[in-house]
Amino acid sequence: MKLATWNVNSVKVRLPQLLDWLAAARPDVVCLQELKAESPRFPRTELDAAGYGCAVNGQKTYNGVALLSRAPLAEVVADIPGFADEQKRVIAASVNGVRVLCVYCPNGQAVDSDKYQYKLRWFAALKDYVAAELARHPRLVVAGDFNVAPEDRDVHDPKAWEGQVHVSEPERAAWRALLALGLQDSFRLFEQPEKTYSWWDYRMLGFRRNAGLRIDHLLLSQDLARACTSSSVDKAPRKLERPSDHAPALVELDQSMLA
DNA sequence: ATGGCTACGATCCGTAGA
Repeated sequence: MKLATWNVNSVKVRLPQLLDWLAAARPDVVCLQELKAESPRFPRTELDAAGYGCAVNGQKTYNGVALLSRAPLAEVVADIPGFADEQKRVIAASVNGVRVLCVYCPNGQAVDSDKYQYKLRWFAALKDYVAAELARHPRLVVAGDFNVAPEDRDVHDPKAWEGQVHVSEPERAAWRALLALGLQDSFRLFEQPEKTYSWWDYRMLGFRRNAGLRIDHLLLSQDLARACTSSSVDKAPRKLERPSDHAPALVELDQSMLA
């Protein structure tokens, strides 16, 4: 079972690249973020033709998340239950006995901003939600754009980023609190190339200089971590004309080890 | 030099992303 997460930065603009990438990578489940489209505008027909069913939590202009799956999506839940929020950042569903939470965590803008306070409140609500989901579903994936670079090795220039949004200590503490519930950062289960990132600034030749951050993650419950055989970032879509600023991240799970 | 792109929805600039 191959699971992926990709912040596409407009599903409308990126649809041709998304379809090409699905055909090339052939993931079983995909978490999408930053659709920037309302649910009725989501390209269900094209994705259905590509062999994917969809669960969509869309929003005009900003945010918006979706789950794609080759197998049926069951028990679809949008948003964080009990957390009042206008912003469409979460959708969850079950696929073949695996619970998948697709998340688009807030950016936070700047550490002295209201949006940063919202980011920390949002992470606290996510933690409670994940704790409840983990109690119900021992096979749990939490995947998406977390907007947190967990460690300095996930940052191209830690000195330049020190104390900034995405790497500040309260954000990293929120990240660690999530993991402390019993989740593993799948990427760190394996030897990885140094300076692997998942996002590069459109400006300043960010991608060409590999001036990036690793902020897109797939977190696995213990049961799933035991069955995980690989975790990687696919930089190929970031090299295309008119790319998303994020690259897809992926994991592979060995079905036989999930028995 | 705190900018530099990109997407969006509104106009011909502002907001947001990270």
